[in-house]
Amino acid sequence: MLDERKLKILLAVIDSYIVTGEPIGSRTITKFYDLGVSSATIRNEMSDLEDLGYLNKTHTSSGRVPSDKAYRFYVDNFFQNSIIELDNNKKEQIKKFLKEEYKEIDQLIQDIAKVLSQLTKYTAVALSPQIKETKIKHIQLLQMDENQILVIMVNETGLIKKSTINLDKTISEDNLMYISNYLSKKFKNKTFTEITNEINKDILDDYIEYKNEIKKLIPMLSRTMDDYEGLRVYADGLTNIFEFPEYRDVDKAKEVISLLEDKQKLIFALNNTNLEDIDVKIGEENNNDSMKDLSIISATYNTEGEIVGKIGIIGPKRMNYIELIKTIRTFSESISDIIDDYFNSNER
Amino acid sequence: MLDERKLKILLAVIDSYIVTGEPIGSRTITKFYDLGVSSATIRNEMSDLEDLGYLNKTHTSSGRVPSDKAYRFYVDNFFQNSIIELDNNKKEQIKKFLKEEYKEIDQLIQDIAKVLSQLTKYTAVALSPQIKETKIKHIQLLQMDENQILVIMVNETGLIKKSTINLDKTISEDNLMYISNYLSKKFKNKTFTEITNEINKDILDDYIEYKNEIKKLIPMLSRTMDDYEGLRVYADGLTNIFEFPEYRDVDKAKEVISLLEDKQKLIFALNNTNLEDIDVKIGEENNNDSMKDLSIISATYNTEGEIVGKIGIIGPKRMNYIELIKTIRTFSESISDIIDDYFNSNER
DNA sequence: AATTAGCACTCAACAATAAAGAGTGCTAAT
DNA sequence: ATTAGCACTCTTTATTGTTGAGTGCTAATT
Repeated sequence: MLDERKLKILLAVIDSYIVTGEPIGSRTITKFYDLGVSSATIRNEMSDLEDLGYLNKTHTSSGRVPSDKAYRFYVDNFFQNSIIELDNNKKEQIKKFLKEEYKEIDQLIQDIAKVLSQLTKYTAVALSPQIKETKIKHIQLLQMDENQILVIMVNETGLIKKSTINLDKTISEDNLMYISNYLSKKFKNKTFTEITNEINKDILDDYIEYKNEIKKLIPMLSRTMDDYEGLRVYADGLTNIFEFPEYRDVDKAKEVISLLEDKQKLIFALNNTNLEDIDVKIGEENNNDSMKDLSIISATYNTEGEIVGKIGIIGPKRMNYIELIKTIRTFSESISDIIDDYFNSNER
Repeated sequence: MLDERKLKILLAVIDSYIVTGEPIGSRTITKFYDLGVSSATIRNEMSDLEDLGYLNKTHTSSGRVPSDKAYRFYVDNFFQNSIIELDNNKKEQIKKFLKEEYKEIDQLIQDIAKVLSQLTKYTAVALSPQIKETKIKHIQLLQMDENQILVIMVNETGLIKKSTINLDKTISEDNLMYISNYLSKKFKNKTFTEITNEINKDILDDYIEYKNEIKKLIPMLSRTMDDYEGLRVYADGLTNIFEFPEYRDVDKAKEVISLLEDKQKLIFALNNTNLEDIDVKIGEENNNDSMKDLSIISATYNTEGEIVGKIGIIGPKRMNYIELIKTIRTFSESISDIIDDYFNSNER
């Protein structure tokens, strides 16, 4: 598609723009990248690359700047090259950044965002585990009102999810305890997806007394798991955005900060990504006008193979994608380990 | 201390500086404030006020700017005038901003910060209720490891507090359940301060079997309640700071944002205040270098008369203190009501 | 004795202008 | 096909001057 020379020029522009943030011209390329042709030739090639949609100008006589399409091309073609060289040393380093022990997994997630932002010098976000995919540890029902009960669910990682449920019938406290114990025993070590699948054929057979109540309860519990309210998102290193010259402008910075304050948007941006290991969204690809000048590199982290949450790096589009992809990959592997440790120390 | 003319001039400077943010000179005062004397006289008076520490200059030939001392004077002397005119209409308005129902009180607290920031156009912070002062609803102990248990405490507002506790002795799951039930029954509807006070004389008499285990447990539970980990602080309206001309400078804005990102510092700043209804900390009074150009107006909110949390407004020192004190007072009254409602709908 | 007019001086903020530098696109020569 | 050369564009930076709001001091006025 692109001949070798065009490719080299495109890479030179991207490479240079990523580090300097300044538009790059033909003469600069001849000076710093050994292409063996004159600036005039490069000028012509760059003009072609602009026509092809890979480069843009900031004003009529300015140098060129990579377009979203250029970054996409870059990431797609050099993604493979960033072979996973999981550096055990680096893992140890990351672990050292985190505390010895966490009482609450949310605290851990929050620190993960902090460490990731410190490590990358970008703004980092971390999405809490999606409880639906982790195993239930305990279920507790508490009488709050005549026909209102508080459901508390604890999962394997110690994350607590609760919700208030309204019933049209009063259940006595003793009976509630009974149901509570039954559900706890029944659902222990199952994920919520498993529960919703098994529920019909299973419970209805072996349990009689509060069959109807429980039958009503299940979809409500499921809905509770489903909604976003339990999803917490933590952003850290907001101020890193100020380090980029393009965000030395207060109004631009303001826009980014207000995006990062909008939890709903953040959650959406992260959940919008593919369920691949690593996902990169460049500028317009974010389907969100306030993110059109930003890129987000996200990764999933898992416990015991199950997908539980996401982490991401947000910054200007001129990111060092290759390097950051490597970093976030190593990082997500590390924290998957750490969460596994957390999980194991609490479970076994 | 200050004669009437000096007072009038001081007030004029403060008044003007609060709205414009610009240093104010003698001629401007003669023009907009009817003092009946010439600018030269005012010039002399201002020079005196500067010597007395109430005014400052930004450069040798600039107008004057109020000092921290001036603001302190202003707040102390006109604090009384801001009589509580609790406007029921306003209360209703505030309620309308919030959702109909909250599943989690933390969600409510978060929204409170948001609404307060929208209402005032300043950055607002809200500190979650301090569980120590609210009544326990339920205690649950869960086996996590051979000698590690997860304690979950639910208070009257539905707030959940949990912590992992290490024991040197293994307690069987059944026995744990037993203790769990005992503690739950025993502590229901008591505040944690009450519990720690009663514990020695009470439990040790009427309970035999796990006396030692429970004895060990109590201080740990108490410490859990005590520490800051359970304290969540939410900041909202970060971008409001950008609206003030003095924070159009990226480096200054950066400083504020990084302060607001530092939960520990925020919690400290809020807990640092007196337990009065309303507390105002001006500039240096914050005992925190990164807050020396900021003021914070904070208020406590309560449920059923018990102090449970704090809210605050953070902004440049040239705040409209009087107006904002009124607002935050009304606001904290309103949310106290709302939290009472929340509490009642969950409890009775 | 307190007040004020008058004046020299200071400083920040703005606007205008110029000069430098990096770049483009086009044409004609290689 | 490539490149040298050139006119032109646009941003950035420095320089300079101007304006306006301010101060502090002194001498005159009330």
